[in-house]
Amino acid sequence: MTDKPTVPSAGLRRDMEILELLAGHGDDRDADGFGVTWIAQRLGREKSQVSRALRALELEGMVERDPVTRRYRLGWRLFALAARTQHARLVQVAAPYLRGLTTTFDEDAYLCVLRGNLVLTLMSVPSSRIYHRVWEGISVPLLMAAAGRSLVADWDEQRVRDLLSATTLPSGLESAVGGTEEWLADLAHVRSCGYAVTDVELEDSTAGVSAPVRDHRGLITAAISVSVARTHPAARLHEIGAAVGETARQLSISLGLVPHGRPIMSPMRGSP
Amino acid sequence: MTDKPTVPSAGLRRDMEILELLAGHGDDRDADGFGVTWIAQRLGREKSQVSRALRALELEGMVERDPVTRRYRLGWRLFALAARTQHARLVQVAAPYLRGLTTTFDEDAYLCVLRGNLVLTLMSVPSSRIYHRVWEGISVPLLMAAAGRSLVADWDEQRVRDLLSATTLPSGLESAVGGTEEWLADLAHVRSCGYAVTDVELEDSTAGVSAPVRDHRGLITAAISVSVARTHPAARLHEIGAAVGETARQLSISLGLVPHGRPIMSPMRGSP
DNA sequence: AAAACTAGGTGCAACTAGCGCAACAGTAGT
DNA sequence: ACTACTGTTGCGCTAGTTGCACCTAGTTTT
Repeated sequence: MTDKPTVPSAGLRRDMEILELLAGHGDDRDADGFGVTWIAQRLGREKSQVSRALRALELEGMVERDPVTRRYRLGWRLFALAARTQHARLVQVAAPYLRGLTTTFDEDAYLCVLRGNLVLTLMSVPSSRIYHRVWEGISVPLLMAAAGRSLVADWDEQRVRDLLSATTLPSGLESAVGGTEEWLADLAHVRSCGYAVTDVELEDSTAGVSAPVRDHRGLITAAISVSVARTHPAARLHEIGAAVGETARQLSISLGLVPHGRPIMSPMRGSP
Repeated sequence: MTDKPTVPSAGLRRDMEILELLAGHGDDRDADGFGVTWIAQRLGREKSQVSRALRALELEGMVERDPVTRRYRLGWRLFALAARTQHARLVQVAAPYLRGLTTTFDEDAYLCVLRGNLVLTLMSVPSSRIYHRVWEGISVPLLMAAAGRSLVADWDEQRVRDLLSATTLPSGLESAVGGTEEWLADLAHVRSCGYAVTDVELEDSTAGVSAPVRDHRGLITAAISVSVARTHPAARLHEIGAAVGETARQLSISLGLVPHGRPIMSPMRGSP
């Protein structure tokens, strides 16, 4: 009926919706799982369908059910599979670098990658201060992420312009993100100095400093970002920025980048 | 036809087989992905079917395809979902404890959980020595895992006997695992002293030391294990064992265990 | 360069797996 | 007990998946 009759997606889509729902309640903290009925009406599907799907998913270990509350939550298999991802390797290598930054500055450090126009946080190393929100596995719009500027630093100008004009921002954040020219200047700064400073962030009153991580071909595959409390003077931001840039460079070398500072030649990116 | 006509499992099973195949080539290191045809004949399924399934999986982010080699590998979504698992929280909390052990003894430290009769390694902190194999996401039979004895320490005797008699061991490892009585004695040792020492392990010539991690209810939910080079004297094994036991106890407290010596288990634990 | 080979993708009719309804079975609250 | 739940199951019907054959695109052979 739709437009993809030949792709087996019906069952998978349902399963993914369920998994996303089990994972994604975002900021709620009642992680003790969800019942069949709740999921069903949240998804607008039949109870029976959800019940059977969950049973199948449980059989595969994608979800597991609390034996006493009979509620479902995400299962061990996801963990086992994720550990074999290339991202897992990246996290493994990056972990000591991030921890180094955190211990040096006592600020939260993050490792992020770009997925479409969203920034996915792979790993976070919280500072000693407060119990900070868990960011792993969370995606935020590119424009709103501290690591955003670093992740797109190598994009050609037109693509950046397209992104900025195409994205519609949530309420009253337009001014916070800054204009197109400002963005392009920031990207140039990343390419020349190796780090970016972002002034306005998502919700909390912190600035962000980030730097791109490159693979063996020199392509940006990830970014390190550090949130800095706004109470610091601007000079300190750049001090931290330099450190973050250097850390990202060393991480890149660990990932196979030849440590020769060469001009970034634009690798022709085909499809957006 | 079989016995589960009402559970939607056909598509899911196919997808899981694909994912497992993409994840699970075990010890190969060519992690540059796999092609459609290879997967299809490895699975004994139609090319077209696999092609379409992979496209659907890619659309959901469960797999991703290298744009140049056109090979598939596990995708970012798995990482995002796994980060929201309860296991992710466990790893987050346990990480500093494991790192503490590794830096103290310079031996590999692992965090494992029990899944059925398999021991799944959630996290490994390698020692500084050699590049050690990646164990995260790998399951090994309960009897062969260093953490095995700690994970089943609270099982009642009959259940342990059933397990030992039910399991068939691979070639010539029967003697290595040890007899039933020996196992039961080891479990008693875990309950009284808080750690287990395993002499014979999987492949490498290392002994293992492990200790159970308990949740807020006192139930064993995970285990820490440390592999110890056989060159150490036996006394050192117990020295490390005591440290691992203490670390596991502190981790348990971090997870909400009331740090009170419970009645039946270990009364002789001095206060720190 | 054409032929031969391979890997991956597509169109379509047949068929069966899974949907949805409704009835059923547990469990808790009153 | 009744009432109000949540979760599971039986079964006819339909829509989604299957498998074959064919097709496209890239790579090697002659």
